[in-house]
Amino acid sequence: MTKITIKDVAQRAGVSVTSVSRVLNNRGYISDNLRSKVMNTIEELNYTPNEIARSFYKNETKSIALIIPTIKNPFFSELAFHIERELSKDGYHLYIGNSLNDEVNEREYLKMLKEKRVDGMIVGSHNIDLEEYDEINGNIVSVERKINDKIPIIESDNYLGGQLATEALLKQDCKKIVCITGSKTINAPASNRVVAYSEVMKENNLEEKVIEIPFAVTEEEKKNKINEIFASSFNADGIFADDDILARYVMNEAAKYDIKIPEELKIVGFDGTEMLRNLFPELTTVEQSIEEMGKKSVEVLLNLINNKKVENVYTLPVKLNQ
Amino acid sequence: MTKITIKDVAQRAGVSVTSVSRVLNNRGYISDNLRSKVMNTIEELNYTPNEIARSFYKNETKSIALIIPTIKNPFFSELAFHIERELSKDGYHLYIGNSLNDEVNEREYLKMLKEKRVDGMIVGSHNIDLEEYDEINGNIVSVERKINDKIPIIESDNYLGGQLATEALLKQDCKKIVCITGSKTINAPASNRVVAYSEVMKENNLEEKVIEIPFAVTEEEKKNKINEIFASSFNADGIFADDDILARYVMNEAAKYDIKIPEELKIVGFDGTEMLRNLFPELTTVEQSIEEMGKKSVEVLLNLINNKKVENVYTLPVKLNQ
DNA sequence: CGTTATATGTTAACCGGTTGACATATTCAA
DNA sequence: TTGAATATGTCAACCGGTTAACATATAACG
Repeated sequence: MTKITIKDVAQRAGVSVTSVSRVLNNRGYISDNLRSKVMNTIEELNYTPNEIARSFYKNETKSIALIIPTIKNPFFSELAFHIERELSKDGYHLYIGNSLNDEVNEREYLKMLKEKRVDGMIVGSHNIDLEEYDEINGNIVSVERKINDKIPIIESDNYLGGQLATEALLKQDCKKIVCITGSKTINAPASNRVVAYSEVMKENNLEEKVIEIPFAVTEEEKKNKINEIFASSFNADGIFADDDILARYVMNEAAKYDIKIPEELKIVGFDGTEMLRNLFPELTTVEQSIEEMGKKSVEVLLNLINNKKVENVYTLPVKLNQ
Repeated sequence: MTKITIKDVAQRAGVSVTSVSRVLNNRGYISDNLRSKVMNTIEELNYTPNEIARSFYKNETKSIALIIPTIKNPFFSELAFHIERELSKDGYHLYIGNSLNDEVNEREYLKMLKEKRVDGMIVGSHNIDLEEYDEINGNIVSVERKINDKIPIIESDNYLGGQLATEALLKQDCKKIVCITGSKTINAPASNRVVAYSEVMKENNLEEKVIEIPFAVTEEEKKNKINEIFASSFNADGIFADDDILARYVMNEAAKYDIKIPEELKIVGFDGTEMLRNLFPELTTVEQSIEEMGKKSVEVLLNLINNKKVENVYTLPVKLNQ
């Protein structure tokens, strides 16, 4: 209960504080004898170095923060998983913040970057004015979000993904293909999925129909929006949803209109999270390598922290899963 | 880039360091004039207090750690979400650790509790010898895990859940009901779901069949285990899966045997995560109040931190969703 | 007018580990 | 035997806030 400090260890082991510190940090000359004496005492006293004191002096916390819209979404929870596992290999620990696409929250988390002195941040969400990021001089990498020229971005080959998805539908003789997408902001590389869709459709002289469903609206609203597709006279025979969850909603809503899948309606999703692949092995989807995205984010961030050169953009492969 | 400290602020504002500290902490007498002078200077210099220095002195980090098997699982990601959102209201930040049900990892995270001096920990996973927890004198609460008598536990009314699920199947005239469960360790309150199943089955003089599928095995193995149910001669007409994901796997495997759902096979799941409810509105499930579990965990943990009285066990309601 | 409340400053200790500078002693190799 | 390598100790500054103690000055109040 009473706090054991390095002094207590030194005293008890009959050595100097400096020696204990040297053992703990593996610096200078230490004999095996001294080392084991110190280690035994540490064990005996159940001493745990105060990492806060160390962080304070070293000005380094071995903590990273991850800001995402919500960990509830499987894409982000899997991304978070891989990031955490990867960071832990280097002794880093991970803070998680759910911005909920709310700028107040996001600003709050950025404040933390500075206050809690995290060594770096991985951002998969942005809603505050991008200029605010310009002022930040910490180490940041961004996942699937273009923030500014200084912050490296890890993204999937979204254009290729959109192309693969659309072509897969065409190959199955779809003519009336609807593309369901999140907000088409310029800063989200995901918008390239729609760009690809549009270009492929144009090449084939087919009518485009893009439905925008912002990530931040309620699930109920998403379902309603999708329902409207079938309530309309468009008569879709193919749907490219840029998220597997939306793809599943499409299946559910289509069922309400007794539309047979895949006979009357083909669906292609996006993301290919482990969760959704396990739940719906039958869903055709464009799979992002979430694990690679997580690992790459960590790699780049650690490079930034260690003052190594990094690229501006890292584009990772996607593949069609059917 | 150069670090701005409280001294710089004091100097620039032409006041004492103590005064700046008083403004920042709202202690003692401060005039509006002084306050605004300080605030303006802080703004001007873009000063951010070093929270590490403060934590160091105060011996309090405003950080909490959450240890779970894996954030990839929707139950845990939703739990984490609610815990984080709730903690943030009180200015706490959340570390997340994926133990993967591995004792090495779990021990690692516990070490962090001590080293990084987190103010508390929420544990939804345990694999290391329970005695190890006895040595820990930090603030810990446990979710759905009985650790020891000192650590408060937040759990669902698992027994009721098992009862509701089994009875729902009986009401649909099922006679051959299989119960699929995770490891039946005594320390997991979830095992009471199986206890309830058994008792209800006994009361109705029906044959029990319990299949154990440990949480930690691969998804492929889980699917295979489920497949075996249908490959066997048991002829199940009802399945109580103590996890909605398993319930979905049951549907997928049953489909391979052309078993019609719900005509030939009724299924009841467990958890009722937002994710699964949205993906399968048609799945009957026992819904845990994950949000309440998260909020209660935080409430109890903060009470521990603030030396308030807490109960040993908090049992939260469940409801059948069909 | 004296007392009290308000307002600010000065100073220094403290939180716990790290590190550089320097001293000293032993061991070992050339 | 002498210089280098090894081994350990002493001492004190430092990281950046917080806080208690004490001094001082002005404003407010009865």
